[in-house]
Amino acid sequence: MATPTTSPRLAMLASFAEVAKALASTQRLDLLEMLAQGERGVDAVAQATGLSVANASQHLQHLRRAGLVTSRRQGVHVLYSVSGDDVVELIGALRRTAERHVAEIDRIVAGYFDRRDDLEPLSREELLHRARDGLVTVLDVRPPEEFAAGHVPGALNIPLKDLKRRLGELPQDREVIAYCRGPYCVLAFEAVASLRGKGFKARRLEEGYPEWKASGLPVERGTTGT
Amino acid sequence: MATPTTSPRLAMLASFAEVAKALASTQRLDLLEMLAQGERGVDAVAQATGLSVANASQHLQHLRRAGLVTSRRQGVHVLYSVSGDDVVELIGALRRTAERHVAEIDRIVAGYFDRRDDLEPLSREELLHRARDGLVTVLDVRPPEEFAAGHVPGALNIPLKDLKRRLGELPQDREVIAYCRGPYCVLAFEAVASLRGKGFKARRLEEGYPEWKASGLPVERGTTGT
DNA sequence: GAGATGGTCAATTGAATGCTTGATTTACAA
DNA sequence: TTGTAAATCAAGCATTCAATTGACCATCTC
Repeated sequence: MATPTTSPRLAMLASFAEVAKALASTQRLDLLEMLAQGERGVDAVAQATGLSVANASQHLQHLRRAGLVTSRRQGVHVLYSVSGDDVVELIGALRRTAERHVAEIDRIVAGYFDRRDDLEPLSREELLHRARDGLVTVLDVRPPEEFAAGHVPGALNIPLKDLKRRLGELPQDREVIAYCRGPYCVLAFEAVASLRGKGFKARRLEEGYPEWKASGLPVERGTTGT
Repeated sequence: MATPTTSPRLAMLASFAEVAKALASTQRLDLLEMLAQGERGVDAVAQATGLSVANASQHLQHLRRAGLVTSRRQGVHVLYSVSGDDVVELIGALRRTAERHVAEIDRIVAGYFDRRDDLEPLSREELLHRARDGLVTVLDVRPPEEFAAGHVPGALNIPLKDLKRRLGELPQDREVIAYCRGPYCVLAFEAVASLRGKGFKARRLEEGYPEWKASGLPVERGTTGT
């Protein structure tokens, strides 16, 4: 008597569950994070994730049915991309809850990322201030294609694998702030470690490019610097 | 070569997927929304949702394994509750993304909630200001047990089914702001409709009690007013 | 057109889920 | 102790889901 369990409410919940189902797969989360870097073709994401093309295609369609990605045809390619900043935010909320409550994650982080001796990473707001005052060099260590698809304004692009070779491009008197694909992308971790080994003052940006973009901060495109 | 697909990263994504899986069920979302109102026993939620006790128990354990709820034993009862405000935020993010991208939802909302001729609902911040200035009466139309478990400070509790009978308790010169369990809870919708029919000036709070609490605003407990 | 490339579709397999039923554990009360 | 209510566990069945395979479209180039 006290609870008028309405059917339309359950219908709404069912719709929410559909979206959650789309997120409930390691592979699809992998695809989503990749698409959060920028628009990609099926073949490209299949190769990058190690999935078969057919399998990747089906996962992408699953994501599209849930409204998390959109696709457009360009010639012979079908390009997928995340359907909005809210999707990146949703994944962020998922990540934060998982971090807070899943013990397994602490184990992985402690064992691999070894954050303990990492200086506090910089937040987006802090980076904005310091970059505006010319106090830091912003370094994007992702591959050039991803850099070209969008990056933090004024960032210098040196992919991690070229870093040792191109150290000369970095001014030595300013702190270097490195970022890559997201909070668990190892590229920036390794870049910071490598730079410190060479005597640079270096820190990580707390999160990656997708989060920067999703939070509404300005981005720059093109200017492939390799 | 360009993509060092690290195994620990996939392990993290697998953990995220586990959390998403826990959300990927209409029944579990229903349970979660109920627990977001306050602590409950297995039997209580089973009855309220129409699930069998064994089934509810298993769903609750699934949620607990994912870290979304916690449980404690009190005598012969096992009480479950959501494990943190971030869980409510996660569900909110899920809801917003679904609203924005799933066509099905527009259909349900348009057909049932009939929001079109609903005055703009009030946001939490607006309500805070107006309540502070004594401009509005805050009305909680949930059942007294849920009210007792926590409510907006200063709110008056009149369950929807008693509303007609107890209209006299509401001052007629001030606008009434009604809220209930969440953005898609019908109780507040119906209360507002009913109140307007009786000549009151009435509006809905945009969201419900769990969102109020999760956003860090003050809450009041006890004071069961029936 | 013919051929080639990029994606999708459809059918199949094995694994994982959801719900039911009945047995079992736990805490309390007589 | 014995009994009882609350919750969990375990087994079983039907459904759904993920990945593979091979066939099938769509678009561009020649």
